[in-house]
Amino acid sequence: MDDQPRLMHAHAAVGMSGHPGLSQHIQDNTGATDGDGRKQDIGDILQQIMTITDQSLDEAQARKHALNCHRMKPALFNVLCDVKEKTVLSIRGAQEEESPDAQLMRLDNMLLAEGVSGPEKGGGAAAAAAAAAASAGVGADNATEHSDYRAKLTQIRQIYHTELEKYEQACNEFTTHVMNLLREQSRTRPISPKEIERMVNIIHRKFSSIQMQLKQSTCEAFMILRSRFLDARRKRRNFNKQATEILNEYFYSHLSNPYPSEEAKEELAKKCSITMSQVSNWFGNKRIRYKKNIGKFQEEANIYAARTAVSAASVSAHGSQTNSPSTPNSAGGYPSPCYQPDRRIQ
DNA sequence: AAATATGATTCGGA
DNA sequence: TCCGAATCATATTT
Repeated sequence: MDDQPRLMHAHAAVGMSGHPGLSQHIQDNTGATDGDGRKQDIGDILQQIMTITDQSLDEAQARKHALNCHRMKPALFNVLCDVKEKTVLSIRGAQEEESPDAQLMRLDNMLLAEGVSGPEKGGGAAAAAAAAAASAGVGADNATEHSDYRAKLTQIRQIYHTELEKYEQACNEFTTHVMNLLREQSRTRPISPKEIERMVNIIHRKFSSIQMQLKQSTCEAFMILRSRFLDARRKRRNFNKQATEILNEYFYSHLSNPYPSEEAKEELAKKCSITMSQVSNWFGNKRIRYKKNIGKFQEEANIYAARTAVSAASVSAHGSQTNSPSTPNSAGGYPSPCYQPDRRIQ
């Protein structure tokens, strides 16, 4: 393989002198029909080939030219190709591997699904997530994060595409180069078009395995990005003051049984512009932390107790007095905000 | 920078 | 499936 450039250059001079491509020789094999002098001819040609190395380069070129012009050359070429096909190529013929293809498909599908590859702009999943979050909550609050996420996603996508393009270009360049080389050489060596095709396939396989690595690492990068994005702990935001107030109000006014029902959770979630599971988390955290250190929460408890007392008073002043279901025990709970461990927390 | 607060996750139990 | 408990990872305060 390493002496190919030399061969090619050496041959270029001959090739330039108006020889048609080899394939043409093969196709119109008009000179190979007469059979009697054939063996003799072939013997001659072989003899000439064997002695060609003894001659000077110029002489060799001349010989080569003469050989190429010989009427039996196409036939000989075919024979040599056949022999080569039977001996060498058949050995490494039937080892096709299909599993990388399947894996490549998987990676492709994933990249497509995640909006990394495929149609540009606003990759599906990301866009949907962003839209959902935007409509669900405080837009400006997490808009920066989403744009950050989007920016990183586009960055990954960009790198992926440029790399992919680079690989493709390199692959094409290399393939055409090799093909030209082989075509050139096929004038002097028994290289059939089939073999060239095979070589091209081999090259493509190699490059596609490189491509697969690229796709794999892109997938990995994307997974990391997404896990970062989805792991809420990494980007925890405190609830806004209003939401915290609403939650605390409910908590302290239901201190004897701070377990909001499904409906109550739903309503709280709506009021606070957070999800229901966030409400559940909040109450879970609140209960355990309150229980752990009641003293620390006394002040807070008193504040909210007083507040609900006021609101209850104003309600009763209005006259309705529907034995408010939201103030079981906390109306005056002062020094120890009468949190009764009777229910659950203990 | 250290301490504390806080939202989320994980895990075992009922 | 929900809860308490422990823990994580970040946010905020000191």
